[in-house]
Amino acid sequence: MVSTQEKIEKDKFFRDLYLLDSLDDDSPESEVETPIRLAAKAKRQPDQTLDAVQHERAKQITTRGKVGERRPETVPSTVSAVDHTLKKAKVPLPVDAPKKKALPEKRKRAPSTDRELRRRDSEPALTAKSAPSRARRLKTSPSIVVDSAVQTTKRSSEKRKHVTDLSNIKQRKHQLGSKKLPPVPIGEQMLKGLLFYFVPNNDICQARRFRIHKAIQYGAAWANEWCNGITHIIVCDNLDVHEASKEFACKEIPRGPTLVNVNWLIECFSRRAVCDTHWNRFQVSGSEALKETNKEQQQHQSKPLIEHEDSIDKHAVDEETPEGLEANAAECALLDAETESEDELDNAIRDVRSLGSLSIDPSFDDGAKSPGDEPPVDQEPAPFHGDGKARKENAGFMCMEKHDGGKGDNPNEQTIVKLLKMADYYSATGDQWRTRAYRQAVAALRKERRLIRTKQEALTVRGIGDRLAEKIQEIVSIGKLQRLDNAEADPRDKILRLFMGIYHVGFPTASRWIAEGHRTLEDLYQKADLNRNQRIGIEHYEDFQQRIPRAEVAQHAAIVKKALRAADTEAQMIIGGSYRRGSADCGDIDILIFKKDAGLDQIRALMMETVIPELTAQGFLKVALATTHHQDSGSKWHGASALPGSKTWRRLDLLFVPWAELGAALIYFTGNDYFNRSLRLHASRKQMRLNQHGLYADVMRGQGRERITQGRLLEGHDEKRIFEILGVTYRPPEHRNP
DNA sequence: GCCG
DNA sequence: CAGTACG
DNA sequence: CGGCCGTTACTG
Repeated sequence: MVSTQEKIEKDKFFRDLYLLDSLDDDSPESEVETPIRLAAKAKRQPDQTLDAVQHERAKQITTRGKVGERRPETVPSTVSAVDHTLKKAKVPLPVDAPKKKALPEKRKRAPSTDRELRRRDSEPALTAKSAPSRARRLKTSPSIVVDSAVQTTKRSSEKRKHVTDLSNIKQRKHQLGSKKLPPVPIGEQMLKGLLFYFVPNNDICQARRFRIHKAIQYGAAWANEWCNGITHIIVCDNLDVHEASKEFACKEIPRGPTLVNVNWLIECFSRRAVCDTHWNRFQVSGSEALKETNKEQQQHQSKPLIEHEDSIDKHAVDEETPEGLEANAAECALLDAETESEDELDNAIRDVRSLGSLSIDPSFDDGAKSPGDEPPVDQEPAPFHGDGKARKENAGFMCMEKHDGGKGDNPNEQTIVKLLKMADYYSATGDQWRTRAYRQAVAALRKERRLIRTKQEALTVRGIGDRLAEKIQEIVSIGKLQRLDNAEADPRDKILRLFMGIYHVGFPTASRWIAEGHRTLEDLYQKADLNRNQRIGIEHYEDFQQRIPRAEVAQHAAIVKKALRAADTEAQMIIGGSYRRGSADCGDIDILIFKKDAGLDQIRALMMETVIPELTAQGFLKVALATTHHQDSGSKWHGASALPGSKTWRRLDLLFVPWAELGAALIYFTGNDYFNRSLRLHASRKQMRLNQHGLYADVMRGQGRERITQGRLLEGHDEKRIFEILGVTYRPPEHRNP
């Protein structure tokens, strides 16, 4: 009840916000915009523009018609004045609002300390025509239109249905290829010549279908039935040897072909190369039992980032791994090596040439898959799953568990996708806590191997409470979530997301702008008062919104590396962020800069006085967005870079790291964010604190959480030691993807 | 949103 | 200081 | 009901 009321209140708040502010904003500017120009734009602007801009989160707007039918009521006269004004500005009011005249005070209160300006759920508050028509008008500047390939996606549930055999797959491949998948260049058909047999050998499961499809894209062939010439038997569903053998007529797994689990295929995709099949993590459980020894160690060290086999060996030599990190030295070496040396640079360049234009994994975004987020985990070889007791101990600390983002056949995939969309929606709503809850619920679901059907089943999962349980049941039973449909059809969110997509624009600013009557990026650019960063953010909206192919990240890094080495032959760097976690594409480029035994001052001086000026002069660095201005403080440089000859700016973050803090900095800069938060929360529960500088103990906190004592530094340099002290099993970067 |  | 950003 | 990462770092 309370919550309902609360929602109503919020709702009211929002309506009032729009209405009142629109009134307030009844300034001349509202009418400045020439209708003619706008009209013209509206015409040539497909109404997908907005979607395009938010490609990542917004998915397609499913049912507008439905929403459209509501609230045909006429707007109160008080509003019509506003409406009129806005119409002149070609900016329809995003409100229905029978009760416009509402509390201005509430406006200040509702956002509260926490800017938790969440809006009520439903409230389709739009008139039938306003939604679509507005969407059309809400066009942004032409430059913002995202290539259609990105947004076409989704809507694959139907297509999938037809993918039942090779020919159909080919057909679909063709369809998709023509529509959204840039054909994989011949040179990139890394799986060419391979013939796969899956266990089970069908594409009933969504995830498996997806992989089969993808494997074919990369040149592999799928054997519908057992035949000669099969090169690999790929076991899915985390079946063990025994279970897998049942799938064969002879009840025995044929000897010839290489036997691997599906993780191998997944990694081939993400590495864009045929991975060595001998690693333990690729073995089908049961077969690996034989060589049980050293399993743990191998698990970690056997996860080198096999980007391109040929580059690994060559560059491991040029390693400059800090001695303090022997534990994962190999890994660091490889990571570092990836950007090392001229050879590597060449490789990077070559890779970019061949891969650069290939939008990475468009299929990942395909329908049931979630945007940007990795598909559900399915099969952890981990045996400790069913009991739910082990989890109890570390309740809520996902940092305790392995999350490799395994692209598994998770029965809850459909649910996960919907919930993720909801999370995105709430994120664009400014409600960080709800967003967090949804994401954590998804993380929990990803670890479930059984399909969660009912509310009761859902409730047994930690991280899922009453409300989410109901939603899950709704999703499973009727295949959709009404709330989500409503949300996605809400134009206010579209604008909100659009604005929040600008660099250095958060929810408060975006809301304010909307309240001020701005509806397009052009509005903002011309009329809103923007700071420097925001202006740049708008100018390069599309650039910054785009994902960066892994290979290009390496190339940017290679350029930085070169300049860095030129300035100081002993300086080192590691690419962090999602790159270090093994992603096929990244949102930005994160690089840690450090040097053996060097302090922050030394690193900063080196970078700020030599490297960055050099790279800027070179034309590689385009602009600094957030970086220290004082010569004697600061630890980072945020800005943008572009490859020679490329017009696309990429967000580049450099972190200056003192030698003593390398481990903590690595953890921080590797992420992902939820992993870090989980780790930090875990630390605080153990009377410690973790930040990018180190792990501290004996933290005394006064009233509130005010910290009295700095605490004593426990560890800062050794990444693995930090895990150890925290009592968390070390997890390589690839497994930090909650 | 969930959890204690 | 609030806002934004970083993982 | 309050906490949910960081006394994180940078901007204006």
